[in-house]
Amino acid sequence: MADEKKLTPRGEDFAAWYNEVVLRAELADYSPVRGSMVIRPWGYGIWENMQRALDDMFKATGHENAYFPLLIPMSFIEREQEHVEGFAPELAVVTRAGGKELEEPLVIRPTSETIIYSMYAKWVQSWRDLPVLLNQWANVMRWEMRTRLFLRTSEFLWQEGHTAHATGEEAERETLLILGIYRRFMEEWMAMPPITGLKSNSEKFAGAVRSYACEALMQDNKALQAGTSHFLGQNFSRQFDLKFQSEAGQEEYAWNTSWGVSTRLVGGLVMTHGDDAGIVVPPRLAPLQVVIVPILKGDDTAAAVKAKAAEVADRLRELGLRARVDDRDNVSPGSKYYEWERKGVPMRVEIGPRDLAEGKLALARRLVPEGAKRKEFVAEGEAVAGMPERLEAFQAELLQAALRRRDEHSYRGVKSVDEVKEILDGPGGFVFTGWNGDPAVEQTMKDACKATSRVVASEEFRSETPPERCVSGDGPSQMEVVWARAY
RNA sequence: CGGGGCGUGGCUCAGUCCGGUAGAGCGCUGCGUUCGGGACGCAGAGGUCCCCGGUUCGAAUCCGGGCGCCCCGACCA
Repeated sequence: MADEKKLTPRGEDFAAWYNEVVLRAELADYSPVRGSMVIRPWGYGIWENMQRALDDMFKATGHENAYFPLLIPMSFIEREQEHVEGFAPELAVVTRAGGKELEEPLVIRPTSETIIYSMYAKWVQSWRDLPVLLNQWANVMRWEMRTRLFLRTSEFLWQEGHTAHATGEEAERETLLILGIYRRFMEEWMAMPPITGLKSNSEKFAGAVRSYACEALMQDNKALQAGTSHFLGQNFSRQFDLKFQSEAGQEEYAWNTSWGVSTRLVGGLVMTHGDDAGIVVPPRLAPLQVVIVPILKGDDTAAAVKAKAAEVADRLRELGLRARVDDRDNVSPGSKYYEWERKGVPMRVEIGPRDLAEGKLALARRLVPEGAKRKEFVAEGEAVAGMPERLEAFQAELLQAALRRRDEHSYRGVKSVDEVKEILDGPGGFVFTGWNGDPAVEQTMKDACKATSRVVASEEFRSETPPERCVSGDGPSQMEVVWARAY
């Protein structure tokens, strides 16, 4: 960095920008163990707000929280063939404890299907015990070769929902219900509009029958898998003997789903809204929505300014907002502006002697609309009373901007691998094409374009005119698939 | 695992080629003056120069070995 105070601009080096902004906005820091990270209060505060919103949505749809243990017997993981093959390279295993070699190695959970369905097998006897709708907030570990803060770390935080149902249809409905919840959360809370769809066989969860995903487009026009919801069929039920007696008296295997989002979402948030000044946190997720900076002159106005700042903060809190006065006296106001902008606080209020005299407050939004002034001077009463609406308007604008960017970088009616390559080597984005369903086409795309199939688009994301031919030129299209370079 | 780079104060780094009192900027502490977009003055704290061994009167610097981290590639539910 030529200037230590400035971040590397996004356009110059997006990856460098991302790392700097995560560190300098104090979202996270590297830990002594390679590939793991410390989530600092500002980053954790964002995660807590995400958790609260998602948890409310899960509860509203009948789910309950529980907690299953960190350590899983190795033999459990090995029970489901595809599952073990998918996870084997990433497992961290405890072989020694209490000063002795363990008789059976214990896996630090990379995900909890095996332990959870083994327990469900104990708890479920009858169709009357179904459905089981549980979620857990937990940490998981997947040993990664190359890591990036929030986006890919060996240990991360997430929620994993695991349900058991009497019928496949019901389980499939659950899978899609959760996919919808994820999508709604990403739009309404994160202002990060994903496209949704079905994962190809090569991209699906190891052990699932079908995986659905939310894929969001980052500002560098790479895709981020932001949430997944899996229809597991009876794969795990069969391996863990999760059976129930049906209404008709038949013994049947239960049908399962599992679904999760992780702290990766924080990384997605950064790459969706951040700019060269720092991150931008949508108001609904911001740990601090309004920061108040008093401008203190070395005269007799100082006390009055401080009192007004405290009063405004109180009144904003009475409106249910998260507001705070930054009353540090060893940092100049300008320095505070930069700091809170870097951290993405949606709204800043400045109060100085001049404002006090005029009965006004200076409002500075984290991002200002095209052509608008950086600061707005508003009568105090109106500024306070109108703050919730201003924040909601900001939230809505962030979503609109992200939607616009996503749609501007969605390329439809693309007919050849060469064309896909041209787009991805150029502007980048989501490329919609026809596909015959052959995995060989995915390999071709990977070799030629460094792109993977992100999803087979859900109905509402499909093009008005369905593609006729597969992008490979080989046969008619069976489905419309979205390609992108991905995180 | 292959290729490249780097380990010096909290951070970013200079010094290493050519051995001779360990430095700068930022940050930090105290006091004072400041405060409407990254303040200033004065005083101060802070270092096993990644580790082990060797050469030398003397090693951050030279030699040997080891460890760690970062980047690129491969891999990636």
